[in-house]
Amino acid sequence: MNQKGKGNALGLKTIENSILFKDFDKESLLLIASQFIIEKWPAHTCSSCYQLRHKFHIIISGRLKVFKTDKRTGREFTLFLLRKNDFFDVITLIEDCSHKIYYESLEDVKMLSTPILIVRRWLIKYPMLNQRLLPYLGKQLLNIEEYAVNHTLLEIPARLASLILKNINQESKKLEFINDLSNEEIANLIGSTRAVVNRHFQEFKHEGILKLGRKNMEVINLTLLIKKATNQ
Amino acid sequence: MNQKGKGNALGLKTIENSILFKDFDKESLLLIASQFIIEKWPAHTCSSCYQLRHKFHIIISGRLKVFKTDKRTGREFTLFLLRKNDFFDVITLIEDCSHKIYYESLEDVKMLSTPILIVRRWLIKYPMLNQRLLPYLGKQLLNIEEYAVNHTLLEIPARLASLILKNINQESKKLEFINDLSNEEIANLIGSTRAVVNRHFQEFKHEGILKLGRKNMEVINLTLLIKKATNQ
DNA sequence: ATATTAGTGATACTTAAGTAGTTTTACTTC
DNA sequence: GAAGTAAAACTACTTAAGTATCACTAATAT
Repeated sequence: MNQKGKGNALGLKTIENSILFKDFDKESLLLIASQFIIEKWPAHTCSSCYQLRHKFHIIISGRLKVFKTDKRTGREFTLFLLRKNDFFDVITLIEDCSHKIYYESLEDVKMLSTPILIVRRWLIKYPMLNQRLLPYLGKQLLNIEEYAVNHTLLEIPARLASLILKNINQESKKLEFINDLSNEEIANLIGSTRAVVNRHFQEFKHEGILKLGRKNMEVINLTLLIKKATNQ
Repeated sequence: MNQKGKGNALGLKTIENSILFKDFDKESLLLIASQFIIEKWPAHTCSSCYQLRHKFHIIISGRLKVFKTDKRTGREFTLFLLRKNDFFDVITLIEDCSHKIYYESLEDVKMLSTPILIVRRWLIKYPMLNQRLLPYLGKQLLNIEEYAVNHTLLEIPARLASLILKNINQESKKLEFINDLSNEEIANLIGSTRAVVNRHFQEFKHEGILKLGRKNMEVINLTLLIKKATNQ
């Protein structure tokens, strides 16, 4: 499952492109890259924050779901869908406080990993790193804030529409990244349940907004979708 | 409404106690403090992020509500209740991205303020500041995350109970900080409405969990309250 | 080819939450 | 002490969301 990353070209390339280390001098980059190993999670590998509390990861490819569960009802709630160049867990990195969450790979996920203590040492050695972490954390804060606001002020059709809009590629105007998720996973993303999400998807279909396939969605009428999202 | 803070003892004391500047050398502290002015907001002063986008504030006393509104329904949603030693807006500080929110003082609020450009300059001059901001931002992230999870997985009685539990003083075992809020403000904190909150407060009262007064609450049965919060 | 499974579509039902409106209470101020 | 006001308490109603269940279909495995 793991392999040495020393001198690994893929590892170095990932480090260079990470917003964390971008523009570091070549020497530091090599040094940093040498501390990471490549780790591969097969599809649907699940892991708890507890198991990962001493490690820091940067995703190379594949999607990783960060989620919470309610033991009582069995319901799941996806906080983030991490992708290429995302890293985790930042909260565990900046303080030992417990961030009680789970991780699951949606498909085969390749990532770099290193002991969190090493990254903490880097935070001291390269003060710039703190500066790089801030905007990333800020964006995560805004993300969850948006979720919280939507969940509080909007009903499910609007939340569904917003989620889809957020994942439409600006250039191609095509739905990406979440277009191949099951109703179940979509429900986890907006904090609802499969049946309810499907009910509204059917409505969207009948209104000519979406084209639905098995683990595949397409937006047909963008204008109507925007109306849904803004409750008009 | 404003007054010069140069050499102001209150200002210096606030700066010294702020987690941002704690343990800075005396000289820097004086320099930093001299750049702040004291600003007083009477109770129920309201301000938009747009109006404050060039300023950075540290609260000296009083509570400040940070909230979003839904124009369509008029509903309000409180993201944070800031207090002594909190500062805002951190998001605006770390990048110019738009953080579209409103602020309202719940009572007379005294704060220090300075142009945000000056703080950005400090972030470069004192790299330590970036390091201090990280845990603060991390805590805010965890706060909203908790809100999001609660809103998604718990029903209103459990959310109400959690809110109350979070504001019980560990030593005195007394409810603090939110005990004098109206039902309306409590509703904004858990993302619900006044009538619904009141309905459940009545239940809590009849079950002997709470004692209710006008803008005043007391916890009578902590054990039962914990049961409510955990849905048992 | 058949069996198995995961994902989707659809129906009926339950319930918590939201909404609207009125009444009562407690505090303020004149 | 009376009048006015804002918060809280109560009632009745509506509705969206959740739950349970089953049928159907496409993909995969045997």
